Amino acid sequence: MSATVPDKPTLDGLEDKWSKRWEADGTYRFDRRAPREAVYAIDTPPPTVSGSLHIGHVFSYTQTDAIARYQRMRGKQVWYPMGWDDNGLPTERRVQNYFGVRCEPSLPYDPGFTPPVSGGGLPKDQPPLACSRPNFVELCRRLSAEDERKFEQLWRRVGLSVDWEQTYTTIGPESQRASQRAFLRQLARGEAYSAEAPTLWDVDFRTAVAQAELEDRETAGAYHRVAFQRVGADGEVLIETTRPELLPACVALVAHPEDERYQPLLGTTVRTPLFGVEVPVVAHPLAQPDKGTGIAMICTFGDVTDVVWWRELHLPVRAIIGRDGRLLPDAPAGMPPAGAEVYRSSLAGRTARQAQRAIVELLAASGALLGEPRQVRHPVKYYEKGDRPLEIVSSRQWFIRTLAQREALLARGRALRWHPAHMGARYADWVEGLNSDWLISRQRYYGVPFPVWYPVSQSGSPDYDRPLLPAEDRLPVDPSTDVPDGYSEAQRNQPGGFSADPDVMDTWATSSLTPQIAGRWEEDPDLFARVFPMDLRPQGHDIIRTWLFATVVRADAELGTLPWTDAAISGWILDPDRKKMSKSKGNVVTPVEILERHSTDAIRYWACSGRLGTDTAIDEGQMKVGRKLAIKLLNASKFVLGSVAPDGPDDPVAVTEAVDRSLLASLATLVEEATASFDGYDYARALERTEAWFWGFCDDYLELVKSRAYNREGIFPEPAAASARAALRLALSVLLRLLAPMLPYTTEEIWSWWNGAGGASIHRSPWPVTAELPAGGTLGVAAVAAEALAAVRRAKTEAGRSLRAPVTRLVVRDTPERLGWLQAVVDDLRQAGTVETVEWLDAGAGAGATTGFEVVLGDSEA
RNA sequence: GGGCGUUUAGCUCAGCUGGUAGAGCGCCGGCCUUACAAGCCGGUGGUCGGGGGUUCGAGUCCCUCAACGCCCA
Repeated sequence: MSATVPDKPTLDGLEDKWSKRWEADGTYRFDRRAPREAVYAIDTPPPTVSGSLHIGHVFSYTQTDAIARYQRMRGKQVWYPMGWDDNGLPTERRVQNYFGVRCEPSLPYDPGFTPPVSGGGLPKDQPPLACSRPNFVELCRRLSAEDERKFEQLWRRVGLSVDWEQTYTTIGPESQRASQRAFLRQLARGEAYSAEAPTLWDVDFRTAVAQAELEDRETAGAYHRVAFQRVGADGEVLIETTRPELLPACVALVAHPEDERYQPLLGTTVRTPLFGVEVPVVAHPLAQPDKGTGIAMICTFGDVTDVVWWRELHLPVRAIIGRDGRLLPDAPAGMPPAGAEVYRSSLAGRTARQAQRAIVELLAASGALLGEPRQVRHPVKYYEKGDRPLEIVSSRQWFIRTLAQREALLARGRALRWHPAHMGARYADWVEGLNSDWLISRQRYYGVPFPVWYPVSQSGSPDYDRPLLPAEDRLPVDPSTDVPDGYSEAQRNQPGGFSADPDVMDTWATSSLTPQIAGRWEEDPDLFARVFPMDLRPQGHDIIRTWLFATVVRADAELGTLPWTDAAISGWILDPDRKKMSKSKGNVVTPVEILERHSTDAIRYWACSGRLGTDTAIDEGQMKVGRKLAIKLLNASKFVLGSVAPDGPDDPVAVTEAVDRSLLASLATLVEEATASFDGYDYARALERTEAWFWGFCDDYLELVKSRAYNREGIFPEPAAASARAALRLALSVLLRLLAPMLPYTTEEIWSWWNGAGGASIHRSPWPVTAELPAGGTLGVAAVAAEALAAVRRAKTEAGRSLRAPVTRLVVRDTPERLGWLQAVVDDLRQAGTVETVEWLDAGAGAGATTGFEVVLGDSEA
């Protein structure tokens, strides 16, 4: 078939043209008839749709797409769905601002509810309008759906070869069903449980927070030195604390068992200042002798160490902090009346901060505070999205067991193939450091509800030990509107009736099931068997402890396997000053403008230059290089297909000239290298090698054989000309396919010149193999020819002459072998370098032989 | 405090199992060469973070120190 090449090839408009065409042709549709071994399944990260995608998303998703395209060309049916992660706090926050509302779960659903604003801008003096939970969820869905459309448009522009018929949302009915089913199964097996337990609590969001969502922040505080009176003995015990407001919650003092200073005190009791509560002095190895005075007070609960002490030393509970972060109205049980009065009059109802000021004054006045508080900066635990330090409150929460399977989870981590390998250490560190089971309940609204009700006793209290559970065929259920079997809606929250579990699941409790959700676990067993366990989990290294870990936990529990065989961990995007991009820094670069400025393939080139696990700075210079590469590819292809070799045959047998065979031999080496690199998830190496080969192809080989390929004056025998043309077409075909995963638009455009407008997509064409190329070429021929050509060009450039200036005499001094190679290509060389005569000097075969080129230029044009 | 990673030309980065330092960008100079002037050709440029060791030979292996980044306490 004769190629049709445009006069002026351009990158402009390729995105629109080809993304429409791919959609119309179903180029990336998954063929579910493929058996498992012919499937390559990707567990694509569902981006959080609240907010916007930034260039970092484009970066990492493009890398995954390059792998997907490679596998597709290798003949795999690529299972490449796209999900949207829309539940959770970020969406709730956004909806509150966007519509000017707040969720009030006690309100009934209002079918005609209209939010006060749409798009933000609620006047400052106007409070947000309260709405029911179902109304609130409706608004969340409305906004998420808009975001999903925008995201899909961007992904199509980026050229992700996603099967857009396979999308899911983490809040959709299918996800809810999978989530609830998985939860009920784990509950039945005893792997999920609810418990009243000390829980890290964000007082602003009013929700429990999991270990994985914590972060330490350096925070200003002060050590207060406080004296406790001994009971039954004279003297006092000095402790230091950064949280004196927790004094009424004190349950013991603790010292290290081997700390000789305090051994005499162990087993005795002391009395708390101000409140007069008698507490024991106990020993525990977690007490730090070198911190403060070496003896600390244990409270309910100042930090996670307090929880450990409370549990291991069997101490009582004296809770004083409520879920709103304020001190409870009543003093803890067991406090003497005088102490309780101090509590009620000075502390009850205050925030932790206010209470601290009050108590410091009282302590100072009583003489129990010694010296001035000592200012320090110390790490304090925060919710990663929160603004105030976490409190620890006791509450009923749902957990999934992880501690009991620690060894099994570590083994799963070792079995997973990590790219790069060292990322496996992050996972192992995390699993080894786990100190609590996975807390999955959140006291929020927009999420998957727990499919649980509780019977309500005649006295009106829920019986948490006998939950009412729906049959699996009822899923998904919303217990706040659905009714358990055997009950009627009228019995909701009534004595003798039932009440709904009020919580929703943590985002990760759903996202940890993305392989199951996308693969239609238990909904479509045939499909599931073809795609699960999946091949690849691509994701960032910051969410190894959350998403990756949680996904491993769920697949291990339910399916007894790893959810995928390989994990590709991408690096982060840094701004040009190598700072991590974040919205708060205001250095986020939006992808659309940058895509428009440089073209999609240019951005993809940049993204594919970044190796897995390596942080990469935004580098528009690199994008310009990508753009140049794409344009060069268009032009070189125009030369081959438009000027010298518009017609086949593309037959290796026609390649008879030594230099042509030499070129294709080097191309065969490249094919092997690129294939091996891709198989090792090193798309960046494949790109780098292919690009380098391509520039050499253009600069040297193309220039060298140009005259012979044209053969306008007929000075070459026709078979020699045909050899060049066949070699050019073969090389171009292989090269385009090697670059197709990274530059899908440019390569598809050129492929269409070749194969006609109705031809097959390059993205469904077979990945190149060396068998397509003639065997037995000698690598040295093209290499030595390139050297000779470079010598000629150098001489002309140094003389300031045109590259068309004639060379009257070229003297080649080299080894017999290299002389032989060069003689095989001398006709091409003479044409390309405008060389009149060539002289050959044998430099001998020894290593010390003096070799080189002497170039004599003719006179300047007279 | 523990772990992981990074440190190579002005900048961004390659250098796989040890064998005489590479690319692109930048910079300087030159060239209308019938694929490409948004191009082409050529040149400039590095005691491979410091120190020590193994080896005939170390950017590459080992030890140690330092800086930076991330993760976990």
